[in-house]
Amino acid sequence: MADSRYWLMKSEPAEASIDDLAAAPAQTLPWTGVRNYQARNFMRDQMQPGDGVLFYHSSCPEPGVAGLACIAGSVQADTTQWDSKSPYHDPKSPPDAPRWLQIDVRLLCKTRLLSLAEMRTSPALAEMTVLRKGNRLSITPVQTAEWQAILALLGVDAKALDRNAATYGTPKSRIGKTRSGGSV
DNA sequence: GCCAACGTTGGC
DNA sequence: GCCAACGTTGGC
Repeated sequence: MADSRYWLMKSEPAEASIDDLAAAPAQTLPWTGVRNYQARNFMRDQMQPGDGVLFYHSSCPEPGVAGLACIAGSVQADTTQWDSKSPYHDPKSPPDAPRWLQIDVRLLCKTRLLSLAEMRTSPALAEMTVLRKGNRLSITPVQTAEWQAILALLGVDAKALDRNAATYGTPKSRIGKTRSGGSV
């Protein structure tokens, strides 16, 4: 199966909300604090600059998709793992072989909140990984059709968004290459 | 606050 | 390598 070009990334808004992303320099934040190997491996092995991101608010009164973003850089060592003051401090992570990774995420647009409850009512989203019972992964792949269905629910123009994503963070080597699922 | 689901740890 | 105990996630 081809790697996903779309992702859902969970963030607790009390820690990093869509508004925090909008207020950040270049509307970009390093995605730190991932401490799950499966989620880390998605970053390490599959994520590429320009990939679409559903910015999801979790562990809050209104969980759901709060905005759209894109991967805006390449993966690197998560700086919080060696920070003894960080809640994500991992003293067992060897400095010469970092256990945990981070990647830059840039805002594309804030949207209305597409609530988890509304997502569950959409037949097009019935198979979404994040909706599966017991799912706890903070990063999950999103199918192209699911991405498109969510943009439709949010009333976001996919073509305009794609141009925006291509403007930022897409290395020259990828420009002109066919992305999985083609142009949306 | 409850609890289901799942990942990690550590004894053996 | 098994697996019970424990910790965490995250919706409700």
